[in-house]
Amino acid sequence: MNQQASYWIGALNTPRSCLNCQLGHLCLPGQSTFEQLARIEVAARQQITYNSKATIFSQWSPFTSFFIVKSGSVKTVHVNRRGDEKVLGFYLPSEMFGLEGVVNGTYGCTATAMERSTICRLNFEKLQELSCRLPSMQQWLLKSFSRELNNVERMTRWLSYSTAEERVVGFLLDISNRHRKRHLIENQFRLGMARTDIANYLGLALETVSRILTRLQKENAIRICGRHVELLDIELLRNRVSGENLQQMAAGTFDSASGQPHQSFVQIG
Amino acid sequence: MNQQASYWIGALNTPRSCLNCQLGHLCLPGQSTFEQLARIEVAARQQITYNSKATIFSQWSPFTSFFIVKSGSVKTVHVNRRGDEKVLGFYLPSEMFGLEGVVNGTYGCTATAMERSTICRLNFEKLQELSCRLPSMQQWLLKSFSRELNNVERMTRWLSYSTAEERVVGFLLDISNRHRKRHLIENQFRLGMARTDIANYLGLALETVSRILTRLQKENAIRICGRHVELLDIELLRNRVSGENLQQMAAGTFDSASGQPHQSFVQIG
DNA sequence: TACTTTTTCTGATACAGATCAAATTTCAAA
DNA sequence: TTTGAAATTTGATCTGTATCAGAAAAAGTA
Repeated sequence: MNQQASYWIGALNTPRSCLNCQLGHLCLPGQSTFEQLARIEVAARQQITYNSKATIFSQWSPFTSFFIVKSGSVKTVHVNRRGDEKVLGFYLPSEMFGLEGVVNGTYGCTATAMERSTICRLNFEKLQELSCRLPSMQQWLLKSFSRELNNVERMTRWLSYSTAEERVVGFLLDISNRHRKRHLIENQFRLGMARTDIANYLGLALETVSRILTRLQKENAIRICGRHVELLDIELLRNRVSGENLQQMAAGTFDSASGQPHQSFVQIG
Repeated sequence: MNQQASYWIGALNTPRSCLNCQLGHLCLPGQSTFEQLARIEVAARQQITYNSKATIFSQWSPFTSFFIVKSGSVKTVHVNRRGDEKVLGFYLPSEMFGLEGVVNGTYGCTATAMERSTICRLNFEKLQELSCRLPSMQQWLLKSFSRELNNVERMTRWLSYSTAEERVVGFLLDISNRHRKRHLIENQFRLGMARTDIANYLGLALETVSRILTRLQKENAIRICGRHVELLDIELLRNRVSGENLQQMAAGTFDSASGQPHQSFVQIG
């Protein structure tokens, strides 16, 4: 092992480093070499823990960084002139948020922790500097934007075709898929958000969401107890939402850019 | 003038070059130097004229480039599994489309010319190579993505709050603003698209769109004759859509990244 | 010019989902 | 444990917009 490589290993040898993160290759670029990853981490990354309901960034405040959820969960909310609040997305571990801030130099929404959460903060300017030297980094950045664009467009289409039931079922399946991506149990999970937030996010009245959930329970498609959800008949649920590619519906969805595993770790270590 | 600069001027001295484009600084990065602009143009740009209803790119086909409208107009349409078509956006001169293709390497929608249109095609790979050497170029690319992200998110919010009338009025005001940005008459224009497309885009039935347009005419807010529209009382219209920042509602909206004028032309020439 | 075909408009009706109202459950704080 | 506020459920009613149906106008086409 050469001298430089050992330097970077030293820098990464901490319990909170990306190398030791359980999320593995789910967030940073798939084919990064050991050194690239270390550079990103040392130069641009910061890890912060927020209490439930704490604000991570506020709408209109200056954009400096974007964020990836390490543990916990986050919601983003936009407030318009009239004062109406609109929930834009829910973010689970490995998912990225805050990208919309780049253009105007200010965040386009407010991000709040829905429970005690640890968040990785990535300084945009430094990352941009780095990416001039690391083409795969640049590619990753651009892809992240494009992915987010696709997610939001999918959400837009979704909101414009679908019925209330399709939206609620789609929402549940989406959350389920995002759990599976992290190798967690996919048919049993806790919703971090209130019915109001779900309703707002889906563009429905909260009473409608509640009614649909109880109806699904009566049909033995799900079991719901407060915020704890169990999907009893995923096939039945899937059949209710035919049309869109629901495997990855929501704005928050984020999967590895390249799809390639983090093999370089094995090769170097 | 040094030798290199004169080389680039030679390369740009054609009637179709960016230098002689009436759109001026509305599309490419604001602070580009003469040389940067020339490099982009020579390496990555191509200009193509399409007949009405011609396909510019198709959903699922391999992503190679993104596009900017030079003259005419374009619509993008997404088709889902069920076969439902959804109009994603309308694009006017200076506006950019096709960005969503980067992630998957395939276009996420089909783009069609709504009339005989001239389109600039920008090769993404070459642009990306260039941007490693030109930081302002990279910045511009990232900003373009982020802007598009904001536009689509705005559209999503828009579709989820607003009533049918707000959507139609918002749509008219948006088109009007996009005309003003290009220093064209803002209260009188021709819609390039059919009522069906407007309705689909706004998530409404075409009958609803038609009814609202005739109602607005009876109230003397607009005059509408086929596809020719005249906005008679912009103030009245604006008051109907309070809430969102309607100055830039639609997905197609695209304005200059930096806001700074193209001064470098003056300095060199 | 007449003759399709497509687009747009208008009216009548139906219904999904919003809104209003109130009961019930959950949860945190005293 | 009590108490109060917030979240959730359930019921009754209302309404905006979709849908169905057909007429009128516009745009192609022969």
